[in-house]
Amino acid sequence: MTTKEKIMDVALHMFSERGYEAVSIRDICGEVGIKESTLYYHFKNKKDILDSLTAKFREHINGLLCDVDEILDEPLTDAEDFIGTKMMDKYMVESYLFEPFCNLMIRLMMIEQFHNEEIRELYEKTMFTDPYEIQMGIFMRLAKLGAFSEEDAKWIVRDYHAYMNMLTYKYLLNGELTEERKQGYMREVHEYMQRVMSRG
Amino acid sequence: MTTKEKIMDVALHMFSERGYEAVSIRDICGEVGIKESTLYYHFKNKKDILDSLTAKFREHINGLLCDVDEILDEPLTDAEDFIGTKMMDKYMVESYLFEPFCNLMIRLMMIEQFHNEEIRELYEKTMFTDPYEIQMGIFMRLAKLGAFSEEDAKWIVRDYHAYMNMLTYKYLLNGELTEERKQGYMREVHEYMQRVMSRG
Amino acid sequence: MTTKEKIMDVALHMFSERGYEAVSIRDICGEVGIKESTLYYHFKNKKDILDSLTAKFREHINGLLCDVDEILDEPLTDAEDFIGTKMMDKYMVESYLFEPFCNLMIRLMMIEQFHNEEIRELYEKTMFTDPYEIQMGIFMRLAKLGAFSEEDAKWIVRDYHAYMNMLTYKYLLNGELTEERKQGYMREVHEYMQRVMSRG
Amino acid sequence: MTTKEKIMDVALHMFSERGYEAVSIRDICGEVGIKESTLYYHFKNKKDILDSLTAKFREHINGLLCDVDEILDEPLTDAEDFIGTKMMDKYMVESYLFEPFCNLMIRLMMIEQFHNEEIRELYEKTMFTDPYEIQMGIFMRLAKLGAFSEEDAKWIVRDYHAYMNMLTYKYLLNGELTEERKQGYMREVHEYMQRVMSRG
DNA sequence: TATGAATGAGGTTTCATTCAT
DNA sequence: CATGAATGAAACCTCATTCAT
Repeated sequence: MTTKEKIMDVALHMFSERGYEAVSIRDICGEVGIKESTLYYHFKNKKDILDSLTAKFREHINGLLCDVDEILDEPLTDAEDFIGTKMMDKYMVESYLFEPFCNLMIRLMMIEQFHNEEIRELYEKTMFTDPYEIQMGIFMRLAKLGAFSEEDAKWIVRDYHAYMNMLTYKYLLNGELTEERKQGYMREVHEYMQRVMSRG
Repeated sequence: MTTKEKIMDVALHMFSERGYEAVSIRDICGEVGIKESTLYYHFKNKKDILDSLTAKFREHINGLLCDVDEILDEPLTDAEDFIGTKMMDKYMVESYLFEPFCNLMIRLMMIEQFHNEEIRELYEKTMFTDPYEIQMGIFMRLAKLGAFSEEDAKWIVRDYHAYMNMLTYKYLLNGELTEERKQGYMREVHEYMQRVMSRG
Repeated sequence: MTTKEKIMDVALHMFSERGYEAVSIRDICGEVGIKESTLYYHFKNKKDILDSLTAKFREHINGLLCDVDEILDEPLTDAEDFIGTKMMDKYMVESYLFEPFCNLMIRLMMIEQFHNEEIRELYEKTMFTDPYEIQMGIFMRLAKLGAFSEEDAKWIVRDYHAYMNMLTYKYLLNGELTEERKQGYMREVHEYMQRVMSRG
Repeated sequence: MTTKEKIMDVALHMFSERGYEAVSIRDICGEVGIKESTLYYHFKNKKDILDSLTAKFREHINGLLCDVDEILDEPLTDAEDFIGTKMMDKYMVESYLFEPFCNLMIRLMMIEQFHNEEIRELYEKTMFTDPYEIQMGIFMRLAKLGAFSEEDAKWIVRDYHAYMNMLTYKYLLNGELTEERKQGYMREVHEYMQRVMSRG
């Protein structure tokens, strides 16, 4: 890991725990093992660290969204439910909520949304708007296969979305992200899905 | 309004917008129209302002909880749904989520939960634990009247709880709390209730 | 005790322990049980408390000096040593070093001599110049009775003076002034006197 | 002189005149010619300046004590009095009481002993305990050569010690340390030594 | 007598940042 | 790449004091 990467890594860990303001350049440099002046060789200023992190996050997210869009454009099959599960597990969970960098970024955004308009927007996009759209895409495909009416799908998505947020907050954005908590999250997610599917 | 009250009022508004750390004693005093040293006549230190606010909030909350407990202990009637609606509207909404002081305190706690353990606890209690218990109490009464099974009630409460949080966050904890947004919130709440009731 | 006296009493105790600067008006008033503004009814300002204490001390000292001067003017008798001992015990010890008010004032002066020119002078006068003169008076009387030459007397006084200071500092100006420490002081003083008298 | 040394130098001069509390960071920086924030690059906080001074003083003292111990372990000679005089002049006087850094440190300790327990201990050690032991070592050597009984030596040391303290305080710890005052001190010290020796 | 409320001056400290080396 | 040294701005807080009531 280069010094620049080390700085970003340390900063992300600290920002996501204490918030941007509460972390000082001193804190970061102390942990990285460099002098404060050295940091300014790698970054223009404190804000630049945050910007670099969000830029990296945006790239990561964009990659995921491309993949997801491709899949959602595939023709319908009978194994549609498989696609939905795969999507959720692979993209929403494995590569996003569970993925270390993204998980910390979400925590960081959750804290900083109140201090920073740009971050608030990114947070709303990546935690509400985008997931909502994707989930809507999936449930619409299921509706087209006759699992439920398209009208019902809208409500199902809203309920689903609200419930997922609750679980995410409960299991994934507090304390350390252990295997145990990940499994707890997965269990509750699947439990919910079964309820939804059996209800339709 | 006494000077002390004015300080608390201004501080609450600022804290709930920018967060505790980001607001300086200077900021508060500038807005109140006093010198910084004067503030220290009324409060021991900056933390003391926050503590006074949370103390006042706790008192307010305790008053509400007492009222609610009394109502939940009343004998069952056929107009039970009325009680549930009354509770929600009067205590959860009118005297809590819509009530200016509480609304700002919730925003403040939402921000500060990440920087302050005591506030995190208060936030979890007043936004999750307490409401969950109250809602459970109401739905259990409805279950006893035959609206649905007690087993179903548990899931209904969880769904309900998750959905309410989403609505609360969407309408009541962002930007200014206008009449328009309040009405939007109420509309969606009642819409949801109808869905739930018709589903059972 | 009037409020004014209480203030002086509390201030003296605090000043003599922590020094004038280190004691705040708040500290004093907190201990006395009045508000800061009340203190300014009794004293012009902080300095005025100190001045009142030194004024009171000066009066006390002047009373003692008058008594001592009278005795030193009495005609010589054969029981001269008795006079010396009486003087020392009664005036220097009982009414001065051991006397609670004076003892605290000495401690106060010992600390404040470095911050306050007026106090430095008072300290030098009451702890060095005056005692030296009195002791010289006594030893001269003894010399006149033939105990030792007047030339020797001068050295004896200087040695005596230096030794007494050491004992005073060791026993009377540190920690609490207990009966035990007073007795320790007296023992060493008399031990020294015997040595001096037997040497001559 | 580096900036850090300059700070320590200025701080020592000010502390030894006015006392630690009465000197502000602003005062020091003003005299050194730097901004307050610069001082915090070199020292953790105000206390850290004091600690650095005492640390430096301790080192200096330890060096002296080692030298003195070595000399006191040398075999007795007939020119013993020479050793005693040399010791006193070289170590106690030249390298300690007259030495500019130590002289100021002693003044500083004399003032701060009343506000700071650690300094009180250091003061007692370096102005009472240590000198007393050294003087005892010297006089015991003289006693072994037959100058006086070992029993007498004890009293002689005590008298000597008390007298030296008086002279030190009178000549060396007040006002500026001029050549004149140093000579006055030396004169009185030697005068006293002659008296002691002639008496034995 | 006593108090509540206010204030100006000043204290220590932290912070992000700059710049020559 | 990295550092040592410096800095301006701003933070929180304490203190002695004043004055109307």
